[in-house]
Amino acid sequence: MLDERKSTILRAVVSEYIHTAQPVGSAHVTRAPGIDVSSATVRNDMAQLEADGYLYQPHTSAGRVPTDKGYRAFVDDLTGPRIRLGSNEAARVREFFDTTHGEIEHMLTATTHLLAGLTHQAAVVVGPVATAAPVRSVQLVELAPQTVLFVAVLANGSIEKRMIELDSPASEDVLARVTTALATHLDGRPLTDIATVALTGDRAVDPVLRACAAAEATSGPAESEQVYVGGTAQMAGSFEAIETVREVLTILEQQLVVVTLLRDVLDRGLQVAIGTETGMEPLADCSVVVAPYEIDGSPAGSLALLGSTRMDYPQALAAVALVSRRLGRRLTEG
Amino acid sequence: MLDERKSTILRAVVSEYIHTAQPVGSAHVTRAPGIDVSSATVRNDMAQLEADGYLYQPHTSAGRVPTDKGYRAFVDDLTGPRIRLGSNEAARVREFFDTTHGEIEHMLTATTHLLAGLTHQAAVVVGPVATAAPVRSVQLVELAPQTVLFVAVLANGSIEKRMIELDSPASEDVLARVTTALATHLDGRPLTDIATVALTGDRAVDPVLRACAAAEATSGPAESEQVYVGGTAQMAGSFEAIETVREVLTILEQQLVVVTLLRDVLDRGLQVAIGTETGMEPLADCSVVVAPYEIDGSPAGSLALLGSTRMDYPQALAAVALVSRRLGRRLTEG
DNA sequence: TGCTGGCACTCGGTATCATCGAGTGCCAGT
DNA sequence: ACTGGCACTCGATGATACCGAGTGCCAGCA
Repeated sequence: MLDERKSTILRAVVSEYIHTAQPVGSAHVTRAPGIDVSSATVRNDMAQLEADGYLYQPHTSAGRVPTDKGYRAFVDDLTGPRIRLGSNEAARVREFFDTTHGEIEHMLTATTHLLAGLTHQAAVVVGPVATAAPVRSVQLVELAPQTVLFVAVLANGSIEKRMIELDSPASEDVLARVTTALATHLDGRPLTDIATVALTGDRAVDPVLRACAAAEATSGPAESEQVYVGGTAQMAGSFEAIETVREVLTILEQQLVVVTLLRDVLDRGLQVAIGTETGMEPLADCSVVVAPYEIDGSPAGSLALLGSTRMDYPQALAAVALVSRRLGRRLTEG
Repeated sequence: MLDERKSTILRAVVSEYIHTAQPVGSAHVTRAPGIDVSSATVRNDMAQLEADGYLYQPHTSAGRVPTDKGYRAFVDDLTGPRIRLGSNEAARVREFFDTTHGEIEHMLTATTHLLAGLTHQAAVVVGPVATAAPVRSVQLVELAPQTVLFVAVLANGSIEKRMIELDSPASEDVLARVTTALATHLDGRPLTDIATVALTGDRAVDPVLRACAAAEATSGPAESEQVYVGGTAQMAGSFEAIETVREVLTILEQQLVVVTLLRDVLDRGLQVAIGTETGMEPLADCSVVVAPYEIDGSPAGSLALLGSTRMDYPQALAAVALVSRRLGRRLTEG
């Protein structure tokens, strides 16, 4: 469908447009490396590319701008020689992971800032699913007569808690026994195993056990998959219309929507969703670049960039790939 | 300094400008209630107000716009008859606190959205200081040979954790003894009391105890005073220049800066900081409306609005006051 | 056949200019 | 002390012209 030269031209148009934000004319394209034909020839090809839906012309007397389809072809073309991050950026990433310690939440927040700083886009990190990490410690704490807090410390240092409302007050003794039952059952195993906890046959203990399991079961993804967002300011800088910024901010404030979006993109087997490919109308001018990360070899979470469709895809892909790998490694070490 | 009529005129200009975002001319002012003089008279007074620094004229042939000083006078004038929130809004607040349950973090996040929705400004909630709530339960969990997580469950259902790096490995037995020591010392008392924990004289236990106390002492305000931000989208909608939006977002992403800003405003005894009064150059076009909230009668945290200087101060003040009162009450109940 | 140079054409952006009108300051009069 | 009246200012709006980047097309060349 796209012969060699047309795809070179498309590539040139996209790169140029990404850097200048101006419609690209045929004369500019001839200056690009790898193009040894006249502007007239380029014009003919560009007309063809427009007819095929890769480019479009804002006005008759203007240059061309890539369509979503054009960006898509550009991105798909990138797969060959895996692009590397500039050495400055790579060093920044390395230094980040060498120097950042402390609690996981801080680290993930800091990671969004790292990504945003590298790419000048908004960055999202979805925290590791609670279910992935083995439980290290379990505890029930009574906050009020019929309110109990179920606290589980996971091996990765994160904490899961569930507020539990009981039908009737539970004595301290009962809570202690429930705690023991849960601890022995869950220790070293994922939190989701709580569903299979064995009942004791004790009339006071069992309802509490069931309530704990129920609380875990009903806890939405929002509970476990904490979403960290950073770099909204950089994002704002890359749009012209304030209206667009508003819409994107609206999305980014809805954690559930963000998680769903990322999962959806990954489920479709994509690393990048461009414009309408995101499936969200307000994101028509946005692209998402996403990468999952793994802990101990199994999928744990994901991180993503959200920015203008006119973003530097090679750099964004490289940044996301590198950071996801390093983050996974880092979280595996613990 | 401001006679009766001048201050009425100032009030009219500010209200009008808040709602129209257009410079206000003398003719418009005459239409305001309480003004029974001709436009010429108003003009004279407005010239005087401008000379005194309350108003300013973008161009010779334009109406007047309030200066920071003008807004300040307007706001200070508001104190008399405490403004009430519209009954719709009040109902919304009531419904919110009646229906929102669950974990404190969710509640505080939701509160930012409530405030933002009411006022169309960005909202900030600074979580209750950890030190305020009594400790309910304490635990040390070993994550790695020399890494221990110190977990404290507070009476309000929040959890404080500190990552502790030990100089040498600690046995399970030692950790258990440290836990017991901490638990007996801290139970029912604020976390800060950890500073006064008694040493046991045990050579294995004491270093760990000291490490815990040190971790608590060195934990910055960032650790305890969690900052929740919401409504950035609404904020973006109330500015013209994307540059301003960017600057505000930059501020809002720096939790420490936000906390400092709010504390600073409160320390100066203000409810509102207008434009340059914020003391932050990028916020020259912004105002902050802040209110502390109390739990059990003692100051626990604060909430604030951050938006254009051209905001609806009466409404903002009323919203912040009402929500802070309800939030405090709600958190007191637990 | 495929590429190129040339050319007429399009049309958004910018500059110039005139006009309009909201708003002002000032002053003489009540 | 206030008001009506008036000359004046100047940003906003709209018309007009012009420029130039960029296009499509075509005839000619390898």
